[in-house]
Amino acid sequence: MITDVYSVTKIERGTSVMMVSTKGRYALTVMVDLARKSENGYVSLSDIAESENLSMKYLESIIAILNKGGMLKSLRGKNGGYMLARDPKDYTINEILLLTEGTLAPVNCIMQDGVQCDKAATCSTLPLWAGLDKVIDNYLKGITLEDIIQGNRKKMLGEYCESCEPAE
Amino acid sequence: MITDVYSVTKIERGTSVMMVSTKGRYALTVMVDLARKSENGYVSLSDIAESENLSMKYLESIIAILNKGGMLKSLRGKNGGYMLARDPKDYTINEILLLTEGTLAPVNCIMQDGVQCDKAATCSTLPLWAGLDKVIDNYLKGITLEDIIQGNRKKMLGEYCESCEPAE
DNA sequence: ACAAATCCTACTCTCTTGGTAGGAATATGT
DNA sequence: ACATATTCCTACCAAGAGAGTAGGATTTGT
Repeated sequence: MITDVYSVTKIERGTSVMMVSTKGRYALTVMVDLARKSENGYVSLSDIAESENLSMKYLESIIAILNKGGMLKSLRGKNGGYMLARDPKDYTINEILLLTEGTLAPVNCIMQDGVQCDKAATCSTLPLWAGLDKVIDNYLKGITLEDIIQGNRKKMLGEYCESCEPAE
Repeated sequence: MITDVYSVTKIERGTSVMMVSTKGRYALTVMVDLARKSENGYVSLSDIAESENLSMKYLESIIAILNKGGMLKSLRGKNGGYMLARDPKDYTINEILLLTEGTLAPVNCIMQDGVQCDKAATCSTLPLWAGLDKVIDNYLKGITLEDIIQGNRKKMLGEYCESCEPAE
């Protein structure tokens, strides 16, 4: 009488695969906003929150990540704020999301630094996940902040862009 | 003195973007297992759980989804079990994951049935998410269950497949 | 009848997400 | 010097989903 023989001991935790949460999405929004405004000097948190209509306090925690990750320059005190550390074209979307999300792998059997699973050698679905991961990675590495502020739909939507003239 | 003026009322819930959780991953594993064994007739849950070393009870809930979604045929009682309803080549990975995960969109501002966000018209990051969604969708629709059981690395890994002979 | 299966409903537990609160440190204009 | 505007930092909290369990009812083959 086998009932719970197959019970699994190690419980996989929820961090299975969050791909892009509000954190990453807001982070990107912030970066875009800063890319547009950085020329005029430092931009304050309240300014960004107002433009994007997001909670200041929550945004603060997200900007902190970006800032610590070296994506921004900051200045305290009156007239202080944040600005991009580099040129918009030198940020890939991949690195922005990677910083805020931790990982973008579609499943937790794929880590940034390769594969981490003891069944990897015999796992027949692994190539699928690896392939998916590559496809995502590749796409996000190919788009920069500049592409977004320029509204480069062709690059972002590719063949799916209906407003773009057809490629030859 | 503005402090919480920018507070956001509607709180976005965690369902932001789960991409592929254990549910979807196990579901795929089950489908692969069945694809391999279905020729011999119905395969029992305990058989699958044993082969794949997963909890029977949890697997049960996942198979229920697959079954209700019309992906499987089932037979109760002794010698009963499950088998694929169709030929392995007639299942795309996309539909399997869609059934179990609900959505595969990388962000919750993209829904299956198009876009659902009031800021969509002015949102500069939307094309990015839409493009990412398309890329993922496209990839997963291009792979079938058969590809997995055949170990078609070339199709799954594409240019990233190191063991494949280089494409001309 | 009995055993081996699927089916069904409900429950639990833990972690992450999505925030909030309050204050300390710092820079600027007057 | 001082008030003010800003970043920085450390906690804290509520809700919900993910991951899995429990227990039984029903069905079928022998």
